[in-house]
Amino acid sequence: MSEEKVTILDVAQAAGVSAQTVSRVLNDRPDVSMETRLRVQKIIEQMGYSPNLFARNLSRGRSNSIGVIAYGLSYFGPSRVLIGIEGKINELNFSLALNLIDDFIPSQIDHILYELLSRRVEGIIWAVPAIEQYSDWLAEKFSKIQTPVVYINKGPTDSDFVVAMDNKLGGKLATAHLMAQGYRRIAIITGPSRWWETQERLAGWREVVTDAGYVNIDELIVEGDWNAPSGSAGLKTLFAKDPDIDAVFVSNDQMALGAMQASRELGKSIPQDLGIVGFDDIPEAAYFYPPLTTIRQGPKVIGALAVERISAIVEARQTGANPEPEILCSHPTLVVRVSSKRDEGIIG
Amino acid sequence: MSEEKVTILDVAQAAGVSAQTVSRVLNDRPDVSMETRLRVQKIIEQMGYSPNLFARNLSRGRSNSIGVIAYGLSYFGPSRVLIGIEGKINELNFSLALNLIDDFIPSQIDHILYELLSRRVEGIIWAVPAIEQYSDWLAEKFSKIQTPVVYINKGPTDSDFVVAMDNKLGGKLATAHLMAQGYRRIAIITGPSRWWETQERLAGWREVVTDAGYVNIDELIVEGDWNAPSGSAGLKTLFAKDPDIDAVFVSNDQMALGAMQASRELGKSIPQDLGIVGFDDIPEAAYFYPPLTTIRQGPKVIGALAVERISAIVEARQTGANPEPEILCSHPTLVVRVSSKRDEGIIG
DNA sequence: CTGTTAGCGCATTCAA
DNA sequence: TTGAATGCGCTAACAG
Repeated sequence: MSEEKVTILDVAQAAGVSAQTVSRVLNDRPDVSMETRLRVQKIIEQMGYSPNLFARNLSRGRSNSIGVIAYGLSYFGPSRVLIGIEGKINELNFSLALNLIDDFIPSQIDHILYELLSRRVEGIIWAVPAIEQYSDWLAEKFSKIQTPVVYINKGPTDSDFVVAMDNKLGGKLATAHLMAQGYRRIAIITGPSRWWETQERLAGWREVVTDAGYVNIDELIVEGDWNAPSGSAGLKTLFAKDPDIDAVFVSNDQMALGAMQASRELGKSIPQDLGIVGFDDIPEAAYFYPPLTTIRQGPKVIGALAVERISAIVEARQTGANPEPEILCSHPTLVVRVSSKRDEGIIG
Repeated sequence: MSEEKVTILDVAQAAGVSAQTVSRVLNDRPDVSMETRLRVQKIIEQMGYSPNLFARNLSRGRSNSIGVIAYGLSYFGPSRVLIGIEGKINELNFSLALNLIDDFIPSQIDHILYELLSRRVEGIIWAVPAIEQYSDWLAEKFSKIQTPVVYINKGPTDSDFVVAMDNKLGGKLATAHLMAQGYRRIAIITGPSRWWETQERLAGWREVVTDAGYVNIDELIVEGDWNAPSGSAGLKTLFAKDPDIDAVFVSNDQMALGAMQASRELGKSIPQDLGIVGFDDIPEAAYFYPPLTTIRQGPKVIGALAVERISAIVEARQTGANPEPEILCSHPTLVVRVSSKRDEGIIG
């Protein structure tokens, strides 16, 4: 516990210099003679010295770290976002204070925020799916602190920094594609209704089908929970409500997988009897049976962008500036595979 | 940048007490009168004070944090391990210093280790797939520091703490199951050969087929890279080498998905013409076509166990004890679905 | 129950 | 190019 407390002073004594000189070597300052520099470095090596970050941060008055509050690693999008965040944080030589939450429990959030503030993080990235119910509560919390906050995949407001994917566009792309393929009654299986992503993808779908003159839209909507079983159940529910459905936009690939299985059970061939488009383009989607048409987003890029944003804000503030809130938006693309190609379908 | 530097002293003055008393309140010490405690707490609230963790850690001589070096979040097992780690770290009120690596680049590892030591982490969890090539290098590194290290999913040695899943048993379960189903020529698609998991699963398979009197074993082995495309390619390679193959143990579910697609292209029905067993039991496996028989592991538990181990070691050392290295092993189970049930197969 | 004194290990002034 | 003093914010060890 206590035998390895080599401090900067120990090194200094061993090297026959002052602590400050060692400090200079440590921080690659120019004002040290090459000779002493080398000698000190050698001693550092020998003694296995490593600077105490707490002391350093305390003294410097900086933490050089960014706090991230994220929602699980189980889902595709969120986990890729995190990969992007981690990578960029590393690249910019920040360090990461990571907090994962499963649910929005205010007391838990409070606790995490307290921790983050204690660590003096220089920015906070909020990568939890927007739960409208709590957004005011959260905004209020954040308004009390001076630490900059960047939201990921949240509805735009004019007082926040947001990095988001254009989920509505994704919904439009998916639905319009199905329509272009000649499908006439296009339903949707959404994610949990409280997610912002869910609302946006639904809005995209709604716009396209409304423009096409659909009526009784509500019976074409069913809610899932992002997981395969709910996709399976969802498709069955849809057909029970409206047997004329001939296509479905499923709001993520896992649920699309479930829907595919259900469609098999219902004796519907994909893409002949039923067109399907998913969302996310998980690596497995190309190997589904049949290969799944889906919407590809760039969640990794979004994570990286969020970190860059924070970094820029921090820098700006150091020069006294106060950056204006802004929205960064990334655009999804359509990846066409078999599950939606009515004419070329290979499965009978 | 500087207007919100509320310190413990500011609070103390505002409350008309000494800094020490505020510190006591902060740390829930019993030796404060209820009256002053409440008063101080109120002031803390009002001033929006939060203790500086760097100062606290510096003073206490403890970091209360655990360093984790992990391999990506993209793969199922590793990401779940991480979930387990994070959860348990939180539960034990430690904080997490996370480092993700994509490759084993010694200089990068060096850098990370340096960081971790600077943060004075109380333990290190090494959750990177064992690359034998570097294991000596790494052992040498770790031998120089006094911080306890726990390895995840690494071959046992008698000088290390290891938490691992019994991958060999998994391989045996999968292969024996196929054999029991009446398949006669069981091949294997492995992961990258340098992974410890790969070697173990392969060893399990090898033991079972050898016991069954297989000859020319090598032509039944093909190496993949954990991803679906390599599973697809792998199956084709196998059949090119030996057309009599009637079953394959695929070392993870993603590759199994690829193999399923290839089998369709080859005109082989699953499970009649070809039995398949995967590994991992990812949530989607039950929705593959056909549903995939697979090996379920408990990666989350493994992560949690590793943290508990670290915590126990730290505690033990505080009392002067020096815990003996040990291996914790978790057992996988077989999950039988359609892809391996020759007699009851539903797909023609 | 409360206050005083003295560091924790480092970096930032200044001098020299 | 180097060293000496000083303080970062907090807690531990004593007093009282």
